[in-house]
This record gives sequence, structure tokens and C-alpha cells, in this order.
Amino acid sequence: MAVTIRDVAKASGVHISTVSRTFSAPHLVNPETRTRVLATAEELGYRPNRAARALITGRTHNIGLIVADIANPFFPPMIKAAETHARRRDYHVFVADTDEDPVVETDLVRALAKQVDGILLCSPRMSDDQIEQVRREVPLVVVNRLIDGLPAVVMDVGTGARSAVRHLLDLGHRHLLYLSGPRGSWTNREIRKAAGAAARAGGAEFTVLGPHVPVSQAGADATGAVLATGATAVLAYNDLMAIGLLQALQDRGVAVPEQISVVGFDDIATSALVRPTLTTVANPTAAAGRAAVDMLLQQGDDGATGQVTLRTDLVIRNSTGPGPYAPAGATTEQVAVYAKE
Amino acid sequence: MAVTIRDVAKASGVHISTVSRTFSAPHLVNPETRTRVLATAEELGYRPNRAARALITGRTHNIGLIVADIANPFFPPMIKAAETHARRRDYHVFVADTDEDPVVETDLVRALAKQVDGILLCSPRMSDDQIEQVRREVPLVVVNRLIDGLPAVVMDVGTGARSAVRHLLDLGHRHLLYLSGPRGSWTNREIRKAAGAAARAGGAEFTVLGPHVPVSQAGADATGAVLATGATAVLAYNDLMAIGLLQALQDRGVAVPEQISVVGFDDIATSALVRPTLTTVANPTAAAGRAAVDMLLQQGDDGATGQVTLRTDLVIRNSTGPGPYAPAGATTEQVAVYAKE
DNA sequence: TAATCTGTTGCAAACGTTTGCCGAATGGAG
DNA sequence: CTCCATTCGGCAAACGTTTGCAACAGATTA
Repeated sequence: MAVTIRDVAKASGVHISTVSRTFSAPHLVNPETRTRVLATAEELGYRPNRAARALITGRTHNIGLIVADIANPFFPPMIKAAETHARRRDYHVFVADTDEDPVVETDLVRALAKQVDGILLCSPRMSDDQIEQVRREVPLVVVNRLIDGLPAVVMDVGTGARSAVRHLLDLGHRHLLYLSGPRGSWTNREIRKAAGAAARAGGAEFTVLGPHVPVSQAGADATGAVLATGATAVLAYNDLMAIGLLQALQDRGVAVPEQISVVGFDDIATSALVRPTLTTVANPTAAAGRAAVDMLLQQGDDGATGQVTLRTDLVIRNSTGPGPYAPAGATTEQVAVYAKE
Repeated sequence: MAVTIRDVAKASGVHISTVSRTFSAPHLVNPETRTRVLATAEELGYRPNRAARALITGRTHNIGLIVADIANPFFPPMIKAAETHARRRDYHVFVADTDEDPVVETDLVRALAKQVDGILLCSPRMSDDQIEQVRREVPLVVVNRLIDGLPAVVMDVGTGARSAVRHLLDLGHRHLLYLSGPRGSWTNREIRKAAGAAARAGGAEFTVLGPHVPVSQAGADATGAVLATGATAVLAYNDLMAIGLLQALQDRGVAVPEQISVVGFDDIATSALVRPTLTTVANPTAAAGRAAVDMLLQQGDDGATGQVTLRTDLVIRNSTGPGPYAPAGATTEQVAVYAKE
């Protein structure tokens, strides 16, 4: 029913191997023959069957992209960038969602393994051991997590956290609070460590609240606890939580940033849409997606397993303002630092 | 290198066909033999090669999902639902992004055709003719567009638009404005027609502004034009535009809903996060994703090409309020109508 | 003129499965 | 004891490609 290489061969009077070569090794076939074959192929509407090709070459020209939650606004820009980038290199992308479940994650990697040339594992919830395990079944690039000997793309959240803390210290805040994210998250640990160290180094008190599910509701739910600590500035694991907190505070009549400052992480689209607009540490998710794809596709060539760290940038908006120890005249400056694609 | 059916056969002392049947037709093999084969398969870590299976059966157990823009918050919940639903039926999902380009869309369908058992075309930008064309190369289910003879899943945006208009009329608005979406969009046409008819039937003036790119910036940019019309209530093509308008109005000192009411479409997550929270017509995107997958997978069986229309619901929040002709005591009631998954 | 090379094509095996067909073994009925 | 039905497993072809090898013609070189 579908038109195959054989049909094209018959119609153009050559052997199937010639047709095959016309597509996969054009330089090996006479230009005249080639154009003739190409013409009949076009006419018949021939499209190479990738499954058959994959069977014999061992390369599927597919990659897998596994994320914890497609609907989490952090991921779509990354998925989009990765997919577009992959397609430009003639690769198709399987996208799968684990619903934050490490077991599903493992199964998914295994199920996809035979069908792809490699997998992008984004913000994995598996243990390091499990990852080491599945890595033997299929080439892997991990995003948002650093594991020895594994190719990875991470965002420099430590530096981002330090910038955020410094910003808050500069504004005169002396009691900072970190609204912690999910337990298994590498990013969460990094932020907490870096922010804690920077805060204490700056002579400020540092409180941690959590862990939390990384959704806006969790931020809203934490409002009472946040206020109870007496902190005047909050750094949240991600923008979603920050926004939840932001709105819940205002609903209670607590003014942001006058009474309390809030900083998020990620710079999702929504952060510029809420009022006050959210000060946040921008993560280059699109760049991460592209970098991960490149890394995966190069992996075949050499065995080199690089680890790439992408720069994060503090985007100062309107949710942060002077604190109780503000130097005279301290004020937030509007800085727009995000790079266009 | 990878373990194949042959390795399992050798290791368990049976013919490869027996191993094959153990997996694809278990009832045809002796329970004893079966358990033995399964044991060695497990031990060797055998996983069936789907490409090989696809080659001979003609069924890939993959489906394609093509959307205009993964990063548009309207789509991720749909992608997520479709992927999860498909996986439960043992299908993997290719996701691809056309960047709103009809040409890319066509190429993508063609490129994916041989690799999938069918494609979900979400909010296509192609012409009806082009769709009819590619439909001959691969089974299709279209989401958010109605084409004669083509299986489709659409949201009942007409009814949604009428509810929204009625809500605004009840609140005493007599000049409504529709902030139009992109030109090629079927949904946009439906909303405009239904809203216009309902407004005029209610004795109200109805103005259309557009077309616009369906992003928040477009909503913000339209602010001046909106105010110039003198309309007291705005219905936007989608939430993103509504939110852009909402915030731009407030930034200009125009109070929402006191001076002007705003209604969106879709009910994306952000709509409940902005202040005032956005009154909007909720689209069952997740249900649509699931329905589309079901429809695609059933399509093989019979030739029946159903068309499913999903119910939309007006979610009244805080961006709508009494207009100039409000009956005494008119007020927005808080209604929560969205169905949990 | 013979030998060698180059460019082009055909031949056939291989990739990892599925599946129609056939034969062997088993068990019950007559 | 024979016959038939049933259950099980092996055989081999097929799916649509790629690719190493060989064949051939013509051109170049010695």
C-alpha cells in the first residue's frame, strides 16, 4: 500500500540499491540516474521508512525527552527549544511526563530506550544509582542535576541564589527566608546551600521552610508560616510558589514589597504578568534544551561526557524593596537582563 | 550488542517463534514454556525492538502530536493529558511545534507520517484543503477545528461565548468589544460570530478589534484602542490577551472591573493567579487531549469519523462587574464550575 | 597492448520481529 | 487399538531498508 523503495526502483528501471543510495549516499550514484530516481520518487510520493532504516543502521533518529510535569510552566520553553533544535538536525522527539514519580521515570526510560538514540532526562526524580543503572541501557543527558561521570546541563542556580541574597541584603533585609522545594531536587539543595551561606556571610538570619510541592498553592499555604517567622524577605524555590505567596500576602493585606519582599526562581512567563511583577532569577531553559540536544547528539562520536553550566541572571522587578535596615535612599533599580533567544 | 529474541531463544532452548509468541500471543504457548521464557528474558534484560515489530506489523504504537506553540500555556495541559492517556494504552507520543507556520506544519505531518499510527493536529494553521491532502497519507484527528468528514474534537466555544456575553449583559453592559485572535483560527471565528449574535440579540453594541497575535503583549498593545471605542466590557480571544489587557489597564489607572470588565477564554493556570482574578470561559483541554487520543486509536477499527464537541464553562471571577446599565443590586456571583480531572 | 584505476550499478545478506503453515505429541472416544 | 481433535512448537518467508562485495565499462597509465 505505501510506496517503497522497490516501487521507485521498478518505475525508474534501476535496482533498489541504487534508489537507496540516491537517498543515503547520493555521491555514489550517477547524477543523471539520481535526478531520474528523485523525479520518480517525488512523483510516486515515496518517503523512506524510518523504522526499516533504523532496523539496519541501529540509529533511529529519535530522541526521548522526559520531564516531571509537562504542565509545569518551567518546562514548555525547554521542550519547545529542544524539539525545534532536534528537528533542525533531523531528529524527532518523544515527550513523556512522569508525574513526578521516580518509578514511572525508570519504566519510561526503559520503554523508550530501544526506540531512541538517546534520552534527555530533565529534573529527574530518580536516585543517582538508578540513573547510573539506566544509563547503561541508553545514552543519557541529564538536565538540572549533576552526577559524576554523566553528561549534564545545569543552570548555575548557586550564583543566582547568591545574587538574589545580595540584592536583598543591599536593600537592608536582615532576616531572609527560603521557601524550600521538593525533597529530591538537586536544584533545591543547591539554592538552599548557596543562599544560606550568602545570607549568613552577610550577617543576616536565614530560615528555611519546607519541603513543599513546587506549585503556587504551596506558596499560598505557607503564608501564615512565613509571616510567623518575622522574615522581611522571601526567596522561593520557584516562581510558581513565589507567585502563590505574593498573591496570598496581598489578599491578607500585607503589602509587597513595602512590608515584605519576594524573590522567585525561573522567570516563567507569568512572573511578568502578575502585579507587582516578580523579581526572580532567570533560568535559561531554552538554551538548556538546545545544549542538552547538542550534547546528546555528539555523545555518539566520542565518549567525552561534558558537563555544561548555564548562566542565570537576577531580574529585578517590583516585588522587592527596601527592608528595615535599608541605607538611606536605597531603592530597587529596574534592570532588564534577560537575553533574547 | 543488544539482547534480541534470538538470544532469549537460545538461552531457554526454544525456537525464536516461541519467544515471539510468548510476548505477542501468550495464549498460544504452554504456560510452563512461557514462564521459562519470561524468566530468561527478564534475566537477560530483553526488550522487544519496536522498530522491527513495526516493520512487519505495520503498526508503530506511536502517535504524533502537532501543536502551533508548545510554550503557549493553552497546550501543555492538553499535551500532558494526551501523552499520559496514550501511554496507558501503550503508545508513545512524538510532540512537535510548528511555530504557527502552516508550511512547517505540512512538512511535519509528512515527516512523521511513516513513523506513527496517526497524528493529532491541534489548532492547525493549514488550510482545509491542505489538511484533506495530508489526511490521505496518515490517519488524523483534528483538535479545535471542524472540517467535513474529518474526525475532530472541538470545544463548544460558541456556547461559551454566549454565556460570557449573557453574563456581561446581565451586569448591565451595553457596549461589548471582542479582542480578536489570529486570522486562521477556527475558534476565533466561532467566538466572534456567537458573541456578536448574542450581543446584538441583547440589544448591545458589538465592536471587533483585530486580528491579533494571541499573546499577552497584543492585549496590552490594544489598550488604547480598546479605551477609544468606549466599550465597557471586553471579551478576549484568549486568557493571555485578556491578562495583557487587564494589567495594562490597571497600569494606566483604569480600574477593573469598576470601570471596565474583562473576560478571557481558556482558563489557563495564570488566570487564577493575577489580580483581579480573571473571569473566563474554561476550555476542557485535558479532556480534549484524551478524547482525541481515543478517537485516533479507534479509527483503525471502523471507518467511522466522529466529531466530538466538549462542553465549555463560564468561570466567573473578579474581572467582571456591574456596567452602566446595571439593574439595582446586580453583582457578580462567585461560581466555580470547573470539573476536576 | 596490457594493466590498472575509477565510477557506477547490481547482487544478496542482514537487521529483529511476526505469522501462516505444518508436523509431533498427547489424550479421549469409539 | 485406531482414529481424530487439540495443543504446542518449529520452519521459513516477509516487512523496507542498508551495505560489503563483485562486475562491468571506460579511461588512464605504463
